[in-house]
Amino acid sequence: MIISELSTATNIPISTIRYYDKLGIFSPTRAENGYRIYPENSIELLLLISQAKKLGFSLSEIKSMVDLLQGPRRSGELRNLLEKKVIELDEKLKEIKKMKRNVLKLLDSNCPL
Amino acid sequence: MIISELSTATNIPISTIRYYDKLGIFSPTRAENGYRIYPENSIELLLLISQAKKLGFSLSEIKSMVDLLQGPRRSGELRNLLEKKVIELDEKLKEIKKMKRNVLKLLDSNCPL
DNA sequence: CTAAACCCTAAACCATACTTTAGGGTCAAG
DNA sequence: CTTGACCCTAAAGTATGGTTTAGGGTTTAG
Repeated sequence: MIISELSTATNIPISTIRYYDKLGIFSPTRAENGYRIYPENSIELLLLISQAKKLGFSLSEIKSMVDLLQGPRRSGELRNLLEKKVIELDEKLKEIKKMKRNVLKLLDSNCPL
Repeated sequence: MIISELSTATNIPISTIRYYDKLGIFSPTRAENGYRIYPENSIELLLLISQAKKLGFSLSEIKSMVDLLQGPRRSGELRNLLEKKVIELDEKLKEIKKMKRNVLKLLDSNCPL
């Protein structure tokens, strides 16, 4: 699979895919002419990366995850990474609900900021 | 209140406070010598901004909220803004839980990416 | 009255996450 | 065998959210 095919399959721009390669997040093998050659499962991996990004993981966090997924199996660490993110988001959610209550209280009172 | 006092009270750097002023997010009055003069409730407002940032609001979203809080009372819009954010975060949370399940399944299978 | 400690602005600089541009090779069709 | 579509790299540019720097007034304490 060459880069344009991966891009079409995932709907992620070629420039972004090259950028991830440059960052070492996910680097394909190369053909003799220097073209990037991706295995089929790159589609899944790239979509996973894209999903993780939407969820607020930074590219360096994502790099850690991908390394854990691709390197020697140390599923414990990956599990921990995900657990931590879930907890973090849960807290964020509670916070925003609290904030919402505060702002509404502020609105309902007659002395706004 | 001058800028250093506000900064100390909120633990937010002077440079950041000036930056928010520049963006028009929250602009104080000025003394004759040009110094920024903040009313007491700026502390609350600045902390609210800081909290909103942590929760993932962009500065332009925050500007909208502050404008709604300070301008003529249109609490409906603010309420909507907050509702939307709560829903958004809720969806994010569900997404990350789904992603977690997917990754764990991937880990437990013997064919990783 | 002077020196330290603040205030101000404009502009440059930093990180993150990309996109765009410039310049150049490769490949497949006609 | 040339032309158009695609590949490559390096570097510059974009947006967001700040921080740092440079150069210059102000204020306050001794």
